[in-house]
Amino acid sequence: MTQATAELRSDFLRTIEARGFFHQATNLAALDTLFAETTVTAYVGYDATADSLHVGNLMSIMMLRHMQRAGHKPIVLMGGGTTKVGDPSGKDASRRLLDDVGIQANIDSIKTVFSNYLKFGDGPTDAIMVNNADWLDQLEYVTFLRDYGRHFSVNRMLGFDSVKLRLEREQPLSFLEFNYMILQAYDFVELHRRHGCLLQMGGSDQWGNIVNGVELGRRLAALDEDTNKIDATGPLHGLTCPLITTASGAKMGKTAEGAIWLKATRLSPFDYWQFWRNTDDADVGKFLKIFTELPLDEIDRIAAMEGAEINEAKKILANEATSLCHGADEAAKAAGTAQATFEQGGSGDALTTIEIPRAKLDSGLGALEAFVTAGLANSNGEARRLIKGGGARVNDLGLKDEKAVLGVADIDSEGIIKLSAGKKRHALLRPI
RNA sequence: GGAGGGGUGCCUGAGUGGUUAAAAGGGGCGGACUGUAAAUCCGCUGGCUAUGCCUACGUUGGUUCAAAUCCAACCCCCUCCA
Repeated sequence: MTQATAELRSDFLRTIEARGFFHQATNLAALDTLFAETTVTAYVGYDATADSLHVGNLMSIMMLRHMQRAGHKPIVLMGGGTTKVGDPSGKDASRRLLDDVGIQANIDSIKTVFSNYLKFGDGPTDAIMVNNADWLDQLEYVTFLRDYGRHFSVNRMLGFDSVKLRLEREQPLSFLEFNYMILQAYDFVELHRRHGCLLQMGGSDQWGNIVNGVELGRRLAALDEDTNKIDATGPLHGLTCPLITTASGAKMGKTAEGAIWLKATRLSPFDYWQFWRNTDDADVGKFLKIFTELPLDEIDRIAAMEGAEINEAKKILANEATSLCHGADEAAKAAGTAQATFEQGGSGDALTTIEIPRAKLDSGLGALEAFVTAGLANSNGEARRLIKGGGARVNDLGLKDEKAVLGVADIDSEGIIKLSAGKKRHALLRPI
């Protein structure tokens, strides 16, 4: 699928290809011409189930960013309409259904995340954010079936991987879920009508859905040229990026703790920085290309580092990725705290800081409670195990006694108490 | 509709009346080794006001001194037949 692309003309596709974003396209040559000769409007769709996106979405966000920088117009499509139904994909059946207010709050919040990566506005290449609830909520079932349902062949739909895999593995597939690809295809057509959108991008797992949208556009155009602009502006296109996994095979951006969020209220800039700092050696070059905007020749130089030296490359990766997401100031702060914490055994103010009433300390704060309060343990039992296992430290001194009590004497010269769980997890208690 | 199999802790998956907070593996956390990496090795891995108490083996009820284990009904999933 991944064609040789040495002869690409457009800046955007050349960039995408060289940096490892390209997986497959519906018609690469035509798309290249489009990007080389016109201002293209393209979109990527996102869930509205949470108030933030996470690193798993970042690759496509970076694609939109590259596109805008190359002089094209990105559309961020929020799946507000589909969120209301609840996304049935994935194993866990338990999904919370959100109401309009909750969804809108999520969308607003996600827009603040995007505004770190894209410039929104009314200009020709300014990004816009749209919500598919704007048209999906209006749909009338029978009308929709008649006008659009006729263009979908169930025979073909059964052949798409997303469906086929489920059927082969004999996993249940609800009719609702089966309809997702139709709604998604319709989104594409609707975005074309409303915004002249010609391209849908996404992860390779979206290929089938994207192709469906392209096909739907083609069928509609063939059917009625008068009511569709599609014929006049050319066919719709699809472009996917590979699903990125870490060298150890895990899905990118998911840890047991949860997703690596792009919003500071969900994951501190320091922890975000640390996430990148702890990248697997084997992933450093790949990540630099995808998640930073450093020039490729510089990346080649940086990623060529070996042994302990590659830590410097990881710091660059962390700095760049954090700068994009949280700004250069936060990145520098995180880097400073990381250096103070890991290289000098001290602490820094970007560490999680919990304020506690001074009176608590005066009367003595149990070590177990302290670790739970600091968020370093989820329960007293977990804190106890941490201490028993030798992983707990107070002000960098090992804590062996689970019955220990912290008091004012433990406040250091900075006016804080540093708690550590293992070598990487730290938190500060600040009496007030 | 008929016949059979199954629903166990974060996941996979043993267990088929008491010694079972439930084998094993995975995951996670901690330790050792390192480079805040990988790999490897070791320990821990339900909660609590804690020599006890509570919660937990699909749901509800029952048998029993005692149930994840037996019985009944119900819900859900799978296989085969129609």
